[in-house]
Amino acid sequence: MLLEIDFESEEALYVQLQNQIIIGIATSQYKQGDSLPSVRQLADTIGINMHTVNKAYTILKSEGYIKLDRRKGAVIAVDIDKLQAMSEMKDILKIVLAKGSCKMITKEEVHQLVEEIYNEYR
Amino acid sequence: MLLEIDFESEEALYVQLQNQIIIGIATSQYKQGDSLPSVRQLADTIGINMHTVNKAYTILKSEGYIKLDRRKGAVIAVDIDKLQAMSEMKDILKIVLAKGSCKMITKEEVHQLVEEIYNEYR
DNA sequence: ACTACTGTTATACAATTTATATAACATACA
DNA sequence: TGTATGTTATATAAATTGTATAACAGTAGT
Repeated sequence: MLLEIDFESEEALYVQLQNQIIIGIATSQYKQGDSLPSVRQLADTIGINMHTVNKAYTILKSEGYIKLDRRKGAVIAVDIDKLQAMSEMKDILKIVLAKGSCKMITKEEVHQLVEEIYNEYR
Repeated sequence: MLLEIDFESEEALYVQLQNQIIIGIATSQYKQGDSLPSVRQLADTIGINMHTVNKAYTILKSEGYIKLDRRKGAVIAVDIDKLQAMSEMKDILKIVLAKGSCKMITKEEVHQLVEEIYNEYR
């Protein structure tokens, strides 16, 4: 899978990496058991430092998306903690929907957005 | 309205302020034309620096939630740029829903969350 | 045994962001 | 004339971000 980085973005590089990998899992481009490039390989491919990739991987591990193995490198291994995930999603939605509400985005329009996006995930 | 700040949070103080004010608008605790406390007043009340409040206000202004007036101070004045707002919401939802999808949160559960949250907004 | 590859850890550095601290300025208003 | 407003300028300390080298320990293949 292609991992693209926007160096002009205000988003931290390691956060962009995390997000792209998570979206890759959601879109089934990465499947359970698949290996990600090694920290050095990926850093070299993208043209960034090894530690930046390592930071992304380490956080992805701590958030239960991958496992790190000295043999196989980084392997997709999603750990399901649904309650935790729902709680985190709710916290973010509170502010995202508040912004939308202020800007006159209707509830129905939000539902439609969710449909559009979610239908591209599994 | 009570603006509470969590000093233990990893979220920047000025971001917490922004979010609370936006939620205040969405929940009609702040209405169009209402005045917010002055930067010095609010800083003093919360116990943080004037510039931290000023930064929150300045960004809220640039994002079209308030207007700043030397006479009246900070005044709620939501500028509706719906297309812009929809675009921003979509970008955030892409990653939020991807995370949810990985963690086996169903589309229906997302819709339900949206209902729960949105019903507390106007 | 040797080599090459993993993740892991340590240290150092520069740039940026966050938050604070003082100070001053221009405007508005009673 | 005070007092309040947002605004701007500087300076400082702490934390975050990204890079740079280097080394360590475990694994796999020859």
